Amino acid sequence: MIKIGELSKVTGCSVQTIRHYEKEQLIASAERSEGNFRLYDEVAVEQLLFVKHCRSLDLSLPEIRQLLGLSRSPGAQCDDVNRMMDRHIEQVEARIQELTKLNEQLRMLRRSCSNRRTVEQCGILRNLSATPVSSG
Amino acid sequence: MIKIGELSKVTGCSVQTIRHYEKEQLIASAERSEGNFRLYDEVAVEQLLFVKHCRSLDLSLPEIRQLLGLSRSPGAQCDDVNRMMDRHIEQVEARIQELTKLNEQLRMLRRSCSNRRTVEQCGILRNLSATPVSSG
DNA sequence: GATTGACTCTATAGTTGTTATAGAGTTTAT
DNA sequence: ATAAACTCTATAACAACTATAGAGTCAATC
Repeated sequence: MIKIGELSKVTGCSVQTIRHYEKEQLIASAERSEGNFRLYDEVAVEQLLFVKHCRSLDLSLPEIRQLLGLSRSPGAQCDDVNRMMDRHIEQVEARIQELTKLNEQLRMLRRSCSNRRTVEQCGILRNLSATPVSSG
Repeated sequence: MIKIGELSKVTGCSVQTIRHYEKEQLIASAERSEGNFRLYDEVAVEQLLFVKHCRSLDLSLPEIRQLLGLSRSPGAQCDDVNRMMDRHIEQVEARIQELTKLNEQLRMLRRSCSNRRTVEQCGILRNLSATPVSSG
């Protein structure tokens, strides 16, 4: 059994984050020592790594909670899991599109000013004052 | 002179957001009517649209404040504006790269499960339990 | 003149996923 | 006994809003 500091080292999650996940029910409530310290075993390490992996894929805490719920009802069809993943993938792709558009606009704006002018002539500031392109 | 509700309609910023921008010093403090209502003129509309345009380019409120400061000191070189834009563009591109990688991982994960299995056999859940790929 | 409805005011809390802090208690080593 | 390193809970901060409560203002109608 290890304490929270060691779990933090092993998993790469900060101590506060681990406590936060416990409060949010993403990992099981830890056993406590006599002195009220949280104690973890190998299973807890695996659970936390699962959550961490999900977070690295930008799944939200409620989404992760849902996945955990599904994985605990083994008879369920995994259509639900797939639906969530599909929705998530859509969101990520939409965000990539947004940012790509944004990037083009930023680069265009940046080209409108070459250095060594005073801001009075600065094309960037002038363009920012103009009415923005339709926000997509 | 128009009141905040009208300014909101004209600019597409919510009333609360306008008040928020005022508190954060992104727009000038509005004049007040006898009854303490904020009053705005054409200049205020332009200022708010400038801020809105910057926000649509994902510039942070502090960044916008900095731009406003620069635009108010007309003798200054616009190198500073350019530096900020360059940094911002870098950030956006880094984020695009991150999300693109993420998207690949999600799609790979998604392929690991075809529908109509029970979650016991679900490739997605199985893969999420495995040690994650190095987090970029 | 009183009331209604639409608007505005301030101040405060909620959102998301952490991170940081304060103030206290516990363990381990010296 | 004491210090260092750890842990505990509870609370606030971050960003950029959004939402709410409770009160005040204004124009129009009865």
